[in-house]
This record gives sequence, C-alpha cells and structure tokens, in this order.
Amino acid sequence: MIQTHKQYDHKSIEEKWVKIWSEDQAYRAVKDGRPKKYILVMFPYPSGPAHMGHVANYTLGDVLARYFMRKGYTVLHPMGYDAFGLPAENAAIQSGIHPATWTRKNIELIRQDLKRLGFAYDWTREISTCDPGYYKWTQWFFIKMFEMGLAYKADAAANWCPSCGTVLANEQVLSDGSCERCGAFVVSKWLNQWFFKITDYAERLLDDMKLLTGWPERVLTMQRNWIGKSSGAHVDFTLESTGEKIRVYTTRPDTLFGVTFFLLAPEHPLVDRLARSAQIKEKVDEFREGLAGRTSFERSAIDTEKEGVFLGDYVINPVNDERVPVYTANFVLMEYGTGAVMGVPAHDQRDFDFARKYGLPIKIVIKPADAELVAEKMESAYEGEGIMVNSGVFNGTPSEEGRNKICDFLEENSFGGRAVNYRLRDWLVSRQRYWGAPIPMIYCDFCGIVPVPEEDLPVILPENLSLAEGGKSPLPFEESFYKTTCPKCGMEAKRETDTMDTFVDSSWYFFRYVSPKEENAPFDRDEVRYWMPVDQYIGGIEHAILHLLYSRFFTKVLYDMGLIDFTEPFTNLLCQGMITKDGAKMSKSRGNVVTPGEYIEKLGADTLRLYILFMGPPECGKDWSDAGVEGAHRFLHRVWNLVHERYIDLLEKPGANLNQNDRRHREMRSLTHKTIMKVSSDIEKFAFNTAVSFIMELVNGIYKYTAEITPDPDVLREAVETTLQLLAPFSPFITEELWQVLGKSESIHLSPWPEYDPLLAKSEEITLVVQVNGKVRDRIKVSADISEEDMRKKALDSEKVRRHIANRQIRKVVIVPGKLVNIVV
RNA sequence: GCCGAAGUGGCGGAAUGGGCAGACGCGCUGGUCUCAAAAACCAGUGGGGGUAACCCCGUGCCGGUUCGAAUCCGGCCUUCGGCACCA
Repeated sequence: MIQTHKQYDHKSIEEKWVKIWSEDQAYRAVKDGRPKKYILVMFPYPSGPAHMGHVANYTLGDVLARYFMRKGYTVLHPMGYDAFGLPAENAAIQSGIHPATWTRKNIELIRQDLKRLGFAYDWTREISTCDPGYYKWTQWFFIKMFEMGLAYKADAAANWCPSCGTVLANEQVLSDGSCERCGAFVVSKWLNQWFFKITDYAERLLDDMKLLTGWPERVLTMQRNWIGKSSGAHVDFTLESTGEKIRVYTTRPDTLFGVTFFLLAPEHPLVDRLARSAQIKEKVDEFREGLAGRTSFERSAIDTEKEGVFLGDYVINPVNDERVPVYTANFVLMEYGTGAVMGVPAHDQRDFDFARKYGLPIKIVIKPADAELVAEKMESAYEGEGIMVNSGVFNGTPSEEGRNKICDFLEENSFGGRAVNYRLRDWLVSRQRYWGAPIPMIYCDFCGIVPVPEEDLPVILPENLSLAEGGKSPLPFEESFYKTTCPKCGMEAKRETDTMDTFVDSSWYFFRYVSPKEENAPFDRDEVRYWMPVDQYIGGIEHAILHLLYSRFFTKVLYDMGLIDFTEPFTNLLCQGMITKDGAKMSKSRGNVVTPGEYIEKLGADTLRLYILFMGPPECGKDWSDAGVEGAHRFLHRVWNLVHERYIDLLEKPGANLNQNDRRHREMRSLTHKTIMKVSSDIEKFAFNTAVSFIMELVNGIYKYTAEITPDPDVLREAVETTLQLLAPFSPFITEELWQVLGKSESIHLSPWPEYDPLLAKSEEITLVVQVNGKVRDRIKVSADISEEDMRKKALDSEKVRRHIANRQIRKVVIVPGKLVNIVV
C-alpha cells in the first residue's frame, strides 16, 4: 500500500490528539506497585491565558513526567490554580467584573492553553485555592496553628502598601522598599495583625538545608541570607535612675569595654518613660514625628544620616561600672535583637558616625596587629580583629578568643550570656482584602479571640458582594458576613474580616493533589505516604525565598502536628530563568509581549515546546527569538518528511544492492544507540537543549545515510522509530501521529523508553589527535581499540607531524589512550 | 559594602575528574530547482595572512601551574542576582 504523501499539518494533528488524550484520561496517576515519581510545577496564578514563562516551566515538567512514565515509574503530575489574589480585585475595580467571575474565566483560558500544549497532567486532580472545598483546609490549618500558639495577633510596625490598601509580609517588600505586587512604596504603620510564628522554626529551616542536596546552591544561599543567623551575646546594662536592667544584643562582646553611649530604638517602650523633662519630651516627640512621615525603606537606608536625642538618663556597663548616656537613635531597629544597642564608636562604623555627630568619646579597646590607633585621628571605625586593650583583666587577649572569654565572664556573673539572633521576622498573614480565604476567627467581648469550630468550616467567602468604596474589601461592611455568635458563650460576636495572604494558600497545595477530593481531612495520609515528598519541583527563581520558605515552614508544622513523617516537601528543585523579549521583561507597557497562543496557532505546540527547551539551559534567562522558533518548526518538518519520504517510500521498494557489511550500516546503528545514551542522560541532567540537539544530529545522520546508500530496512526502522521515541516527550503530538502512521496501535507515550546497547554505542573509528608541543598538527582516523604503542607509531609516522618536529630532539611523548598524542620537542 | 553566579563567533548556546574550542540551531554567503520568488535541498561560514598546501592569533583582562588551560591557581575588570544602618 502506497501512502499518499501528506503535508505536516500541525493544527489538525494537535487538535486530534488533544481530544483523544482528554477522552482517554491518558495520564492519570495510579497508585500501584511501581516506583513513584511526583513531578510538580508551580501552579499558575490565573491572570489570563498562559504566558511564555508558563510554557517554559511546564514543558520542563512535562518532559520529565513523560520520560519517567516511560521508564516504568508511576507518575503524579498534577495541575491547579493559585486563584485568590489582588489582581482579581484590581480587575474588578477597573472593569467592574466580579473577582470570582474574572478568576474563573481566566482559569478556563489557561486550562485551554495547557491542554493545547499537550501537557500530560492528571486532570482528575485539578484544584483551585478559591474553591471552598480547598480553603476549608487552609482555614483548618490556621486554626490548628492558632491552637499550637503558632498563629497570634499582635501590634507591630507593619508594611502598609497604600496602593494595594493592605499590609504585606517582609518577604513581599522588595529591597528598594517597594511592593512586590504593584511597585508602590511601602510605608510603616503600627497595626494589630495576624502573624505566623515562623521565627520559632528559624533554626530548623536553616539546619534542614543540609537535607536539600537537590536544591540549587543559590536558592539555599538566598534563604540562608534571609534567615540571617548571627551569634553573639546578651548583656544587661543597669539603668541609673531606676536600677532596672536593659538588655542589649551584640555580636562583638569583645568590645564591651569600649561602650561610651547607649541607644534605644525610637519605638522602644522605655523611651517615653525616660523622657521625663518637658524639654526632652518635646525633642523626642519632634524626633519621632520626623521619622513617621518616611517610608520604612528610607529610614533604614544606609546613607540616611544618623540622628538621635539624649534622653537625660544613664546606664551602667556591668563589666567596668562605667556610666554612659542613653540616647534614642533613628538607626536602631525595634524589630531586631532587643531594640537596645550598646554604642562602641571605635569598633563599629555606625556608632562612630553617631559619636562624631554628637561629640561622644571614642574609646579604643581592640588594637590591630599592624597599626596604632589614635582616637582623635581615626577617620572610620576599626572593625577588624586584634588584641584587646583598655579591657581590664582581658588586656592582651586576641579578640576572637576574647569573645568567648567575655561570654564566660557574663555568664559567671549573671550579666548576660551567649545569644543567637535571626534576621527573619514572623510572617504577617492578614490582609485587608476581599478575594482571599477568610481568617476563621471570632471576636467575642467576653471570651476574646475564639476560633471557628471545625464543624462550621469553611467560613464561606460570600461571592455575591461587590467591592466597597475605593476598592476596599466589602467584608467589614457586610453584616451578614461579620455578625455571628460566640461559639463558646453564645453571645453576639464579630467575625474577623481580614483574609489570608495568598502565600498561605500555596504553602500546602502540593499535599492536596494526592487526594484532592478528600472531604474529612486536608489529605489522605496513606496517599501522602505513597506520593510525597515531591521528587522534582520546578518553578521560577522569583520564589526562592517567598513560596519556598513558607512551604518548608508549613511542612515542618505539619510534621509537628503528627500528620506527616518527613520535614522537607521538595527533594529536588529546579529554578528556571525568566523568558525575555529583546532583553527586557515582557510587559504590556513595553509592548513586547509574545503569547504562546499565537505560536500554537501558527507553528504548533510541538514547535513551541521544542524551541523553548532548545533555547538554552533551563536555569538561565532566555531571550525570545522569532527566527529561532522557525528553526524548530523546520526541524519538525524534516522529521515528518523523513518518515514519509525516506522511510515509508524506501520500505515500499526494498532491496537493490543491499550490502549488509558496509560500514555505513554499522555507523547508522552506532549513531542510533549513541543518541539514546546521550538523550537519556541529558534528560536526567536537565540538559534539554543538548538532548534536542542530539536528536537533530540523529535526524541529520539518517538523512545522510539514506542519501548515501540504499538503507538496510532493519537499521532504518530502528533509527526512525528511535528518533520518534526520543522526541516524544519534547513534541508529543507529531510523534504520536507519526507513530500511528507507522502502524503502531498503542500510544508512543506508553511505549517503553528505548534501551541502548553499550557495544553498539561505541564508535568503531576514532579520530586520533596528534599535537606537537601542545598544538594540533594532524588528525588521523584509527580503529577505536588502537593500542598505545600503535598510537605512538601512527603519530610519529605522520608526514605533517614530522615536518613540525623537523630535526629537533623528541623529549617526551604524552599519550592519552584512545584520544590524543602530544609530542614534546 | 557583603555574599553568590556568570563573561566563549554576527546571535542563542556546545565542550569543565585539563586533552580536537565553537556541537546543534539561528543568521549570513554561494549553488541546485524555478520564468521569477518562497519553500526545500547541497556547500561554506571565529579573526588575520597566503594562489595553494598551509601558517599565525583566538574563550573578559594580567600573571602562574602544566607536555597541554575556556576548564586549575592568584590578582583585576564587567554584568546579573540576593542581602544591606540586623548591632
């Protein structure tokens, strides 16, 4: 039967298989006896159709999932939507569409794109965080954490985004002081808010990083930085006027004898009590007013001038009974350490600046090895190591050693002792927004804060409300929502009207996938035991701290609750770089947005997937090129034509002058097997770009083979079928179609991954490189199993080499077996 | 300022337990086909020199180790990312 030569029509092929795979529920995760792989990609925020970042991210996951399916694993590869969040409310403000409507419409759009892209998801496990069946359990976790003392309400200086009209967690403020979401500058506001006590887990979050051997080093470094552990000492100073102790934290106890003043954060509760005289009180108020107007970023900027006010009181340094003045100063932070700092101007640059400004004494207590310090002549603080001086019995002690000795001394005399501090702050989780999971708490005038009883969950977010004036949340104005009765005493009470940070929703979603329809628990524990932890997590580097730190924290809390028996959720992590266009982030305002939809339409999902992987290593940023994507399309055409023109046609008219022993048949087989070997190992290394290039080389090789010689049918069949099988995870549609053209009855995606024969994968011939003094002078084709002696002989026999040696004396011959000979003269 | 990553053709990128620099693709040039073009196919393509065989230079810069360095070591420069008044 002669096939009519059909043109490669990506559109009809892809539509056909999307339908078939969908009807077959082809990629359901089945819990069976086989080894499992849980391949997870960070679920999208549904803000519209899929964008290129999604394609890149999800294609990586899809290639791995399909690869492991064919390697005999049972694979969990799910998809869902991070569906609560501010953009939905912004859309409502701008166009009047309800956040729920907007979100569900976008889920529909992105789902359609994901299906068109051919991702092998188990669609029966689809979840959405705005679904009451999901957020019921988000609320349940909140209550459990409240019961464990890990969720608490407190007054604190919070990051307030004026444009979003809500508070933000520290992690959601960028280093320039702007809002991670909208870019507006964040201000500091003193507010009563809900927090998760992530600081209780600081040490474990840090310590368990040693388990994360499958994580990129840069992500671990960023988290380590963020947690910011430091070791030092607590020292209790005595307030002269009242005799009470004020504790400071320092990383340099060795400089304790150099204290010449004492500082309190402006928010420190002691400041008001100390500022007794009217004159001082006035100055302090004025000083605080000056700070209040500024953004928190401005206040903590390194180049902001150091300022302070003397509070009229003194403290006594416990180690030498020296009396030093107490100031409040703008650069002292209430949130870090104890909110009180000892001033050692000789050995701390900030204290030095402050001392110079207010004419405070500078006392040298560390002497550098190679210089003499004179207080009056110093231009900056000496922060390095040295020998302790002016420090009583500690004189002559090296500073590193001194730190320890002072700590011992403090502990022996109950003046303080060793202490550890973290930069990490508690996670502020309440948001004054509508489109989020309601915090399941009730305020009762008699009983205080009472959690919603478990059986009353979920606290349903009413979806029939529209945003209040100025885009504000309608919940505080909606009596039918907030009016309730106290579960304890039955009296009239008021619900919490704040919702949760959406990062809470996404901190446990990977648990929900294992049993998405479970109604009596957040997840089925047997299913978790089988599928978790996630074997491979894939997502953008922008979540290096945020989502990944929160998820690690949640997992540890779940462990402490006794729900799971592991402490880290993601065994291996792959962080992909950003896709840019013309070197810049794609954005509507720049007008440089390219959307997957247009390319799926024009060139096909297979082409798009192939190109986006071929562009470069996954972890690097990639710049989109229209010319490049055409090249990928051209390659798929070549594959299509290979099957139709070179394979089917030639098989139809077999056999003239078949010379089985011709070297070229063996070379073809060798190339086929070599390609299996390289593509397999490259996929496991995430080197998808080179995996694709090896498949391209195989295709080029087959073209050459069929052009040069009448192919052997078995050799050609092996080569062509292997090509399709290796290409299948990358471009699932065209390979499935061609597989069918070849008369296969089962899906190519269910066929076992090809195995290679190591003997065949080895070349018969190698190119021997011959160098003279390290410079390549000749290349000789030799048999692969050549002996070292023959290598030397061949090299020395070479005409070109002889010319370069001329009549100089050969001093040495270096031989690298099977590769290279270097002749040194 | 501190920490981390990276600098390779016109472009995206290959090659690091030291051993052929530039795989694969894009772009470009020439050719075949065509009335012509597109597509497709074939050939070429780091720079310089030479009619040629060939020769010299070349992986951010300067040194070093080595028979041999994109790869290792020391010092610089640049870019990107993170942290940054955290006591």
